[in-house]
Amino acid sequence: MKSRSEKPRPPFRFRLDAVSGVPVYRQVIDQVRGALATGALIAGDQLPTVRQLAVDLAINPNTVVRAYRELELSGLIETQQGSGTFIGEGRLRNAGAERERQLNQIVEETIARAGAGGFSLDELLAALRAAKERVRKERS
Amino acid sequence: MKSRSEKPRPPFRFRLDAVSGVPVYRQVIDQVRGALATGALIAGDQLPTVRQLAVDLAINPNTVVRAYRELELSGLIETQQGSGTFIGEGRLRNAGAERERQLNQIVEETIARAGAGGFSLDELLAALRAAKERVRKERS
Amino acid sequence: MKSRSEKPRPPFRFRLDAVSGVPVYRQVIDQVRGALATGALIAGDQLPTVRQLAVDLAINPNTVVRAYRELELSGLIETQQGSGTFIGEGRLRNAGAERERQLNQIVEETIARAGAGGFSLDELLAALRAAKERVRKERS
Amino acid sequence: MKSRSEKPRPPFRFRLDAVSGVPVYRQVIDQVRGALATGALIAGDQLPTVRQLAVDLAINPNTVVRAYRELELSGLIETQQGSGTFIGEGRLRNAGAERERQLNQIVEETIARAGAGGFSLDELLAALRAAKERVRKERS
DNA sequence: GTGGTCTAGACCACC
DNA sequence: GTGGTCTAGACCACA
Repeated sequence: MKSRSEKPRPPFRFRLDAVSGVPVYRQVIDQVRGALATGALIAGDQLPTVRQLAVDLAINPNTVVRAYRELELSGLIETQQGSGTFIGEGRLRNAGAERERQLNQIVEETIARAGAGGFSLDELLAALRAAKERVRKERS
Repeated sequence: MKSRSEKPRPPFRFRLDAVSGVPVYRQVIDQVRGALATGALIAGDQLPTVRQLAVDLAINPNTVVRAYRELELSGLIETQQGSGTFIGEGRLRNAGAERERQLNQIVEETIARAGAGGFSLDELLAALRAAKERVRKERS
Repeated sequence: MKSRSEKPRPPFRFRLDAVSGVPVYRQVIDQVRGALATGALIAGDQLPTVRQLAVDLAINPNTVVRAYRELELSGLIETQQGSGTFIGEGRLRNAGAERERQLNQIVEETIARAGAGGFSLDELLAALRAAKERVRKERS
Repeated sequence: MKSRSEKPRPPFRFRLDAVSGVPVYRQVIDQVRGALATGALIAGDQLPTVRQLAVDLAINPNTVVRAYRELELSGLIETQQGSGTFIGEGRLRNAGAERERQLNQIVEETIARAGAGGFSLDELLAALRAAKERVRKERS
């Protein structure tokens, strides 16, 4: 069995998306799930404390508590009284499907925003490609 | 004046994602906006009637009313009491510079969202291309 | 940051005109807008809670919600989940020329409305002055 | 008793106010009442036919029918089968109060529009005075 | 038939 | 406690 403090990892960074319309506690949950899917978080990693995350995201601690509780109920994380909250020993089902759903949601909402602004899908694609090109150059 | 039924177009299909956590009325709004971006809906098209869409999506008519109203307030659609709801004719387009700035902001925020979710720029681009392809097929 | 209760202001009073034929939610919206013009409400002021205003006006809370939401969509107020609804800080003001054009349009349309109702410009001016006087008295 | 065709008067002109939020049939009613209050319409005057008014205002004949019916129910007008609709023999109660209510509504909505646009009551008053001055000069 | 307004009341998200 | 979403259903305005 792997010890929990075997290899300390850099803390996972949360980010809120104000324009998505998705409830805050839901975004926290989704990000933990997403991080599990990508491997950014693995079994044994410690999550930020409730208070710390509340400060970081400028939200109410109760909102964090709620998100953590829901994650714990679904078996993804484990709360160790007095020491913190940790990623559970595994078994994230359907990681791929969940990840795909999240990406799809981003894509659909982006297309919607473009439409509301009078932009076509093609214009959007072109702009995104241009952005990618910019990034590529900056790196070289 | 051009008649609205001059050239009947395939009706636009709405669909709901029950697990996304995004409010239903928001999903309806986003889909209309998205359809404007993809060209699935164009100026003059009639949207489903409030009652019809409510039946199709198995939701309350008031929820549809709310979505339509918000779309009207933002100038994207026009309602004509007693006859129906239509895509607006006169969505004034911004001038070039402002327009470009706006598109750029959408792109930047989308990249940020994707990054926060652990998706690469390439994954994002691929998903957007896939969405475009989907639209192309539906239209043919 | 300035505290919101630093200098308690007299609460803004809403009232309904049952015989006017104007929808209730519209009257609420117009009164908030009017209060902004008269200075009865200023940035940072808290509006009555949804439930309180519903009780005061003897209407359904949902009707208040609808009015507040429309005001928020137009950028005049800001809602903070769990704490209340406030007059927005950042109502960006238009530049001089555009601003003047806008005011002129309001004036022209008002004169036209008054004329259609058989009111002279002098009657209109007198009524507006009376409204201003009323505001002045309420404030003292 | 005054004969109805004794002295033919110029037809009364109706106008619709699209921005007021007041139902169309209600505006028709209000304008007849207002015209009675100002003397623009007097007992015996003929109103436009249902069809004519519907065409003039670009509204549905049923809407006119409804307005006329309501006016008839309140005893202000009389329908003469085959010859037209006429102002009744009088007794408009409370003409002054009704007229005042109408003017007040215009004033309140104008102040509201100004507030929504970020204008103060004083700015509005100044603009209206300027408009009056302009009119005065044009006439001299 | 269409959309518009309002009520009553449930349940959720957040402070 | 705050606001947010959704439902069910009544009644009105309009074509």
